[in-house]
Amino acid sequence: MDIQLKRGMLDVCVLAAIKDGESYGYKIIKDMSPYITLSESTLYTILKRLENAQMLTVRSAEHGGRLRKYYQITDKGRERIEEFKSEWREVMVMYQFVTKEGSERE
Amino acid sequence: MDIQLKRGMLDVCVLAAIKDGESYGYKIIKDMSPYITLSESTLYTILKRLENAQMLTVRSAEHGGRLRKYYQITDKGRERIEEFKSEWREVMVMYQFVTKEGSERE
DNA sequence: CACAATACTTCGTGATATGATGTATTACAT
DNA sequence: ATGTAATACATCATATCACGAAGTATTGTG
Repeated sequence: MDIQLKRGMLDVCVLAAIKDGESYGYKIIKDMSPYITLSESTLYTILKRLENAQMLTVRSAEHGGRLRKYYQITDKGRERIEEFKSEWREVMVMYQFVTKEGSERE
Repeated sequence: MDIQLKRGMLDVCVLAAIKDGESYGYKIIKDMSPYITLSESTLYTILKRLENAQMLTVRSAEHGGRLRKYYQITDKGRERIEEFKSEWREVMVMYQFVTKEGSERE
């Protein structure tokens, strides 16, 4: 799908992917893949951005000899999801503007 | 609203604004303003982009001593709107991913 | 005469999705 | 044992794009 259309949704999708319990990069991609495809480079960029914005916290833990980074959503991250839901109303206004039939000539 | 969320919709909104008859820059902004706010610089950038993509054509005409550029949608532009509508299904999948309640723990 | 409204243009900036590429380990098939 | 896929994370360069700022020029209007 169109890259531009995904923008603004990806961050929130990642937050949504960890909102029911901590997860790690690779698993997030797998969990999301039936719904949203995003590359690894994109995901780790987003995770870094969300960390800087304090919407999630990270802890490193050993797992099977390998080091994994587990991400937990913060209150600020949950607020972001709620904010997104309000903004969605405006998105729908735009969508309706596009799809509405021009019944009469202006 | 969040800039990123608008991306991918603005182009189609502009196409939608001229789909029922030709219009010009200033009028497009006024027509859209109740639904979508976008600055002049953004609009003219978009119009140029859509022209390059052959989704609209332009004709210059004098109007009250001033030169106006009138934009008409092309078949390709209408196709773009239809394409957007199909892509919207994927957008809704993303939206539902964000808003769905985590009823059970994974 | 000053100022708002109309109408279009150009430039620089910041945000950001992605491919390419790299590192390192584990699991599995040949 | 050897190669290959899967797991897991990171960095860099690139292209796209919305926007503010600033500019040009004309037509009303107080």
